[in-house]
Amino acid sequence: MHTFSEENYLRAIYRLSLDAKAKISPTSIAEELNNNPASVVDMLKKLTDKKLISYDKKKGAKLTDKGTKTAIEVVRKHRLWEVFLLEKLGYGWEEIHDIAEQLEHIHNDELADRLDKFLGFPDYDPHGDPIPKANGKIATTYKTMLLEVEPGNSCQVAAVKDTSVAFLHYLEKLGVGIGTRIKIVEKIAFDGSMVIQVGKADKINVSKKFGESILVG
Amino acid sequence: MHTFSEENYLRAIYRLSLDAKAKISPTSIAEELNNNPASVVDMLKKLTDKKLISYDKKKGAKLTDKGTKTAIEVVRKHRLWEVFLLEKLGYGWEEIHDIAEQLEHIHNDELADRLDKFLGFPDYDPHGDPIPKANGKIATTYKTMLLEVEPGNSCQVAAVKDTSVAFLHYLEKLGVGIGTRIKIVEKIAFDGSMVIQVGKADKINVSKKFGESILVG
DNA sequence: ATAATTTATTAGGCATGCCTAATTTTTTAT
DNA sequence: ATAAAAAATTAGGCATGCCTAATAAATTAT
Ligand SMILES: [Mn+2]
Ligand SMILES: [Mn+2]
Ligand SMILES: [Mn+2]
Ligand SMILES: [Mn+2]
Repeated sequence: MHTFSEENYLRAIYRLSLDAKAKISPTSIAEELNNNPASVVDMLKKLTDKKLISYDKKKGAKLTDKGTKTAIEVVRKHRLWEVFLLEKLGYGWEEIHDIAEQLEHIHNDELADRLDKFLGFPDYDPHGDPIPKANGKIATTYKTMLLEVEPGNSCQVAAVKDTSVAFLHYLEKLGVGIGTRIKIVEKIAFDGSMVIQVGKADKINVSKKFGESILVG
Repeated sequence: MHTFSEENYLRAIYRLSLDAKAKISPTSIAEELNNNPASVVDMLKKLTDKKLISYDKKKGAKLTDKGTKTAIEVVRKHRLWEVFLLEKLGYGWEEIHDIAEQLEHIHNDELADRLDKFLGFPDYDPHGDPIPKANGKIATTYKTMLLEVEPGNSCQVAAVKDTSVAFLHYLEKLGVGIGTRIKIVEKIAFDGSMVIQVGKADKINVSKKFGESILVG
């Protein structure tokens, strides 16, 4: 079995690999895990020895098939537990991520599948991210950033790219959740911020960072 | 927050403290945790520094109030998760202990209480052990060992003192679970074994160890 | 009381996973 | 092309938690 730390690295590398193009460097992994590039280099050696990744200074880190399988299993458990925490235990969507970071490391062969069944085979987690299926397949979701929607158009929130408490609390305050309709009123060229309208509420200005953190479908 | 290892030591010391009389020595803790007395001595120092226990070669290890509180919280989570795994996820009663050993270390202030509520405030876990309440109170259960019941009498299984897969599988095979009625037919003085009858099944002989591992009410 | 045995403790070590500080390599700017 | 900056790596260290082997202390048996 893999350690918590190894699983966290695999998940980090997996997440980074979704952003495509960008090479997965020690620095980028360190940023993702809030640790030090020197520590990352240590761990990349271990993961390479265990054939969970390949690493090449030029090409960066890449999950092997074995590594991908493990990473997806961890993500699957993470997202299923998030559904459990929200739907069954009644936690708020800003609280669940931290607890799921712990629960994703519980090891038992049948656990993910039993949990999946118990929850009614949910397709998405509470942040709008697709839950990998038992066979490892993940619904490929082609989503656009809120930032890319043209003024005058409306859209519906499909997922959040940031699961920090600060961001989710802010969304809560604005009345924004998965499925919420948002109308883009205007874009401010100066700083990339945008004026939006959530449902029938007053128009508000949100930052570029905000626009990049919401995916719409 | 405490580490997994610290919590495991506290739980071990707590368990040993229930057997009363016996002094809690490094050797007994090492046995409980399947590790080495030398390792235990190391950890007893750490736990003493953190004021979770007191340790004295003469008197052995003793949980402080703070240590007791933590130990009981861990036990509470352990037993609640066992109920969850059995009742909600459909695991067998021999599978749940190992998974609960992992789940008991998930940290979140509200977790135990939310889980408790979700499960309908169960009083006992699937092995018949009382689940500590939110205030730390534990139903004191005065139970007798099956071994102590006199021939001719019947009794009802209240709890199992051993949660090993081997024992629980054996019980499964004999059709014995919590609540099962057992009639004591005869006691064999030679080796302390006993002849019992489970429900209307054939009479069988079970060992002294068996008789010591079942509590009846 | 003395010897044998068991228990507790110390000493030294190892693996994991992190760190800082130095050094080397690579990239970017001038 | 050279200098400056950034990124990667190495070296050395530290905390945790475990181990074995050696030693000291306490029990038990003779
Ligand atoms: Mn999450
Ligand atoms: Mn999520
Ligand atoms: Mn248990
Ligand atoms: Mn139990």
